[in-house]
Amino acid sequence: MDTCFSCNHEKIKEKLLNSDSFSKKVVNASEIFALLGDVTRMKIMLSLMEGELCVYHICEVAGGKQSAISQHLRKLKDANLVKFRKLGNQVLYSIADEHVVKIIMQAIEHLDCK
Amino acid sequence: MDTCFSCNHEKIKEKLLNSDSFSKKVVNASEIFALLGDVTRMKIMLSLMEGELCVYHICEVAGGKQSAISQHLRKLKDANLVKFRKLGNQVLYSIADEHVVKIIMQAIEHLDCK
DNA sequence: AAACTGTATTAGTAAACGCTAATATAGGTG
DNA sequence: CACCTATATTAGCGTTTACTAATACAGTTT
Repeated sequence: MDTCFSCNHEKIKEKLLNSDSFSKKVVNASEIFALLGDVTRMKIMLSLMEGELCVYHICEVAGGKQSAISQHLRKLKDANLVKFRKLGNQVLYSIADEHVVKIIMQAIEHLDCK
Repeated sequence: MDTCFSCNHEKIKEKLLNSDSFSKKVVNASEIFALLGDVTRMKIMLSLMEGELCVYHICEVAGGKQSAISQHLRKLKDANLVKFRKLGNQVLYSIADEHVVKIIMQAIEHLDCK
């Protein structure tokens, strides 16, 4: 019912639904969260937050077959969370977005407090 | 190969793999990120960040059938991201974890900068 | 050039996920 | 008590997701 006086929904609806940027923000944010919502990708990000790593060692730290890791890296790269440089045979990955580092740090810190 | 001198993997492996709390942190953090990685749940959280809402109005703001919203709310509740109080017929939901608010705010803010 | 190493891509598969529709539960009201 | 409203739960379904195995590609070495 719209005759609910228990919550101030009118104000909230107005603020959120009439906001141009609302949907975009939601979609963008949840895309990043979805990427970080996978344990393996989270391990990859935390590994790279310690420094640049080649694929082989990302596999070791994150645990997983090379193929799977490569697919995760591609998703992270497509979302610009990660960048790479080629060095001869190998590909060195590193963090591309310091924003995401902050988000991850915030999550880790807060989970510590619990 | 383990003979890769291009990345300082030894230090990183030691730090991450020998850390007791590493796996737990990763799992906990990615569980929360996975919850926020769904657009509908993200909308629910952002709605509740504006104030307490009953299910009916959460449906309006987040968009979606009541059944679907209810299922999302249960997941958020199970993860202690959200709490509720019953008021007669209806159930009023609100944010249970201010940590998550900070994480979400950080994401939203940083996406703004781009 | 041939063989090898490191990484990326592809196809296939099983599991997880989010949705819908139907039903159940609980409180409110006549 | 019967009915209505608000929310929760369940079963079924289609889609998405992450994995494995196989293969392709690129650079290196002999």
